[in-house]
Amino acid sequence: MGRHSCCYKQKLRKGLWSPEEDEKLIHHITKYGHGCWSSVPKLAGLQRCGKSCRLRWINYLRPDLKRGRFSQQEENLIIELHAVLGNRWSQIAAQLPGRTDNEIKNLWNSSIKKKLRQKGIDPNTHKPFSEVEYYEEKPSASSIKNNNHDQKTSEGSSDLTFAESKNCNNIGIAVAQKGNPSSVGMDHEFFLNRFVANHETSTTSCKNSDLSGLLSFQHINYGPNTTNLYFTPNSTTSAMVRNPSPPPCTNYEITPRPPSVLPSILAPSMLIKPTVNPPSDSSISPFGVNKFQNMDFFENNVFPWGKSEKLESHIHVSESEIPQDIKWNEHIQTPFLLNNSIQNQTHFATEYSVSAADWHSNELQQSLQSAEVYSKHFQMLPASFGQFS
DNA sequence: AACATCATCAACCGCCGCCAT
DNA sequence: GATGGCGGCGGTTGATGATGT
Repeated sequence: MGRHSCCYKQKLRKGLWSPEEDEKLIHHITKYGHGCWSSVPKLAGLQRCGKSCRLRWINYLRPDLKRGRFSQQEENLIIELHAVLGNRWSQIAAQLPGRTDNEIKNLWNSSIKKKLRQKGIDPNTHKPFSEVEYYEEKPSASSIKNNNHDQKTSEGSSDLTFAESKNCNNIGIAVAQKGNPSSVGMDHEFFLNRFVANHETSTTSCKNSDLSGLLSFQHINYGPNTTNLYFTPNSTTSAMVRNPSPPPCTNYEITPRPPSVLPSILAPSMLIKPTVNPPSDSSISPFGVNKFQNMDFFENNVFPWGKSEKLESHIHVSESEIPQDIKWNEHIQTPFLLNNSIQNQTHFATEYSVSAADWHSNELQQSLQSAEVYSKHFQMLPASFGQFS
């Protein structure tokens, strides 16, 4: 496969676009549409290649672009999406209307990466640096941590102590391995468990922003080459999502549940329910994502790495709740629906449970996704979310 | 004021997958 | 099946302005 034909063409302008060129391109596209990009420069009277025109339009001239700095809310969403999607900037951009992949990529590389590192979080794995160090030091923990030794960080330092990271090992992690380990899946369990650890008192209130983060990770299924615990919304949650006019709430109780039949090595469970019903927040995102609203991901410790409480709670996902044929595109959008529901002051109570027997059953194993299946369905993600532009 | 360094961002480059031939 | 055109994507570069020394 050779280079793009336009690259061979001579006498084509490169570099920054002049206002005149912009005007020509805008005029042409608004009048005729772009059609075939390779023909645009000729038809528009531009000495540019089609690719350059396309890029200019998509990244700068499109009328639906949102200019200006990213809001904290947008940054938080980018971080969370990056934890799931990695460097799939176009897919991340699809969740941020008016923002381009280029813009998001620039923000990530210039700003967010740095902030994460300053917090001791590896921007590639979304793990605290010390977490990696600990498991390198303690191979016996690797069985729990899914042999995730390949996720080493080459730079940065942690703001966690060894003791704190050691306590991470007490956090139950329900992972049934099938195939290769994945850091991505572990990341989210890590996020989740850390969150739970931080709220693991008999009854703990947390802000809905915290909860949004938690629920998001509970619902997102991810991780090529991973066999994760797939948190599946139960009927209560589904009803909650569909509830058109629930009472408002932004605070929730997190109540650790007894371990039932599950050994403590397995993951935490808890009952989350709203405790108060404050008025709705007026600053609702135009694109329906309210998580971490007005909240600095870095300043407010959404995922409080530094906490070291021993965790004893467990996640419960009943056998009947494990889908036999998981449809990724359906489940992957759940966090966003969920956040929409929170945004709409949806009253909800959600609960997930799994038993050890369930977990080790062949049936459950079969319900877990192979990397191939994951990848296949992952391609459907943008469609599932819907296009914003 | 001059210079160095950093941060930001627009644009380019090269690769890939899809599709038509 | 091979080839080439094309759109799209992610990584990288380079210009420019801001900030620090």
